[in-house]
Amino acid sequence: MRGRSVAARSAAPGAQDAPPAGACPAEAPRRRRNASQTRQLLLEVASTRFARDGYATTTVRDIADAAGVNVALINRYFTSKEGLFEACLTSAFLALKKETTGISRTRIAEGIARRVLGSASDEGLHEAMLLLLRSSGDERIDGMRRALLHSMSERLAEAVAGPGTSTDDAVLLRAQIILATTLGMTMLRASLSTDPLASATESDLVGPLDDLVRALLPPQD
Amino acid sequence: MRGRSVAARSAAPGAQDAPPAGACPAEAPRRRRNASQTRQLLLEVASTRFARDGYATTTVRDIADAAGVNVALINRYFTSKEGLFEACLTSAFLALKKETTGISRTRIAEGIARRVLGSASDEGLHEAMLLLLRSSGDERIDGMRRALLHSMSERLAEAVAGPGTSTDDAVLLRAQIILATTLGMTMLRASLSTDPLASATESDLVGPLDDLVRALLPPQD
DNA sequence: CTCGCAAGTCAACGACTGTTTACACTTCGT
DNA sequence: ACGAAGTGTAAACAGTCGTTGACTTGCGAG
Repeated sequence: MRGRSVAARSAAPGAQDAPPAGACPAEAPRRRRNASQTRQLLLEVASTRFARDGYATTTVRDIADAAGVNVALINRYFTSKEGLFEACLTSAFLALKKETTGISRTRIAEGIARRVLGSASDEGLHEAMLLLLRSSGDERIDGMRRALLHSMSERLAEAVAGPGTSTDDAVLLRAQIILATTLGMTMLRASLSTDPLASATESDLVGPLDDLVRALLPPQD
Repeated sequence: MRGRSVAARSAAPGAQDAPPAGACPAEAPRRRRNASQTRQLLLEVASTRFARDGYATTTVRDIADAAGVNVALINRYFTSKEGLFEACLTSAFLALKKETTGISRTRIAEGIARRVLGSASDEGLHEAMLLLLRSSGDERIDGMRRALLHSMSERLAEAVAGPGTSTDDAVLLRAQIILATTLGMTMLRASLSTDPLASATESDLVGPLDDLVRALLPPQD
C-alpha cells in the first residue's frame, strides 16, 4: 500500500555498501546523491505522514526513517519541522489551486467525490485536503490555510453564480458549507472510516452530492 | 472568556496561604479538598483543551495548571493521559446521546446550527463535536468514536424515515453526509474561523442547512 | 483534642522530542 | 588526478513529555 517509488535506498545503513553486480549505470536515472531529489522525497513522505497522523503526532525521525535518510537532512533542507510542514502545505496549495481553476457548474459534485475518495489518480488531492485540516499551532501557517479555504469557497461560488457577478456573503456562506461537507467527509473516511461512507464508491456519492450542491447553490437563471 | 467557575484556587502555589478575611464559610459550597469535585474540574478543563488543541498538542501540565492543581492528580484520578482523554470522550458521548434522542424531523437544521455555533447554553455540545474529531492514536478509543458517529447517523436517518422503517445503506450514507457537514462546519469555524462562516449567526445558518437536510433526506411520503 | 487516612504537593525519573555539531563520503571542475 | 564543494551520517545536545514514589497537608471520626 501507499506505493510510490519510495522504496529505493532501502536496507539498513551501514550494511552492504558495494552492489554485487556492476552498478547498472545507465539504467538507474537517479544518482545516489541528489539534493533536489532527496528534498522532494522528504516532501512527499512528510505530506503523507502529516496528512495521516497530524502535525504534533508525526516526528521528524518518523519522516526521515520512512524516507530512508538521516534526520539532520530535514533541518538542512527545510530549516525546521515547521518549515517542512509549511513546504508541504505550499505544495498542497498549488495542487488544489490548479485543480479548482475553471471548475464547471455541472461537475462540482464529481470533483468533491474524487477529493473525498482519494481515488487512484488523485491521491495527492486527497492528501492535500487532509493537510488543510491539520494545524501546526503556528499562526502564520494557519493564516495560509485560512486564505486558501477562503479562495476555494470563492471559486466555488463563482462557478455557480457566473464569473463576473458579485458573490455576496449569503452565497459565499453556502459555498463554504459545501466545502465543509467535503472536509467533513474526508475526515470521516480517513480517520474514522465510518460505514457506509467508508466503503462508498464514486457512483454512490455523486447522487447525494449533486442533490446537495443543487440545493445549496441553485443554478442561476 | 471561557467563563465557568474555574477561577478558584487561583494564584501561585506557595504564596498567601491564609485568606485575609474570615473564610466565608457558608458562602463557598466547595470544600477545599474534595476528590470528586477536583476530578470533575479536571475533566472539564481537559475537555476544553483537548477539543481546542487536540490530543498530542495538549500537555498534562497545561491541564493541571489551568485547573490549578498538581500534575500528579491526573494520573491518580485517570491513570494516564489516555485515560483522561477517554473519560472526556465518554462524557461527550453521554451529552451527545442525550441530545440526539427523539429528534424531530423539522428541527434537524436548527439542531445542527446550535452544535456548529456552540451558542450560549450549548457550549458543551460544541466541545463534544470537536472532541469526536480528535484522535489520541489509541485504537480502542477510535473504536468508541466510530461507534458514536455510526449511532448518530442512524438516529438522523430514523428521524426522517420514521422510527420503525429499515434504514438501508443509501439513506444512512446521506445521513452521514449531513453529519460530515456538521463536523466540517464545526472545524471550519473553530480552528480556521473562515469568514463569512465564522461570523454567521444561527438565523444565517438554519436557511441553508434546512435546504441541505431537505435535499439529502426528503421527507417520507 | 488527636490521630488516621484521604487529598494534594514536590521532585525526580527515563524516554523521547527537535536541533546542532563534527565527521565521512561522493561528485565534479580544473 | 586532486582538492573543494556538496551530500549524507552519527552522536550528542538541551528541553519537554508522561509518569512515579515519597512527602506534606488538611479534613473528619473517635
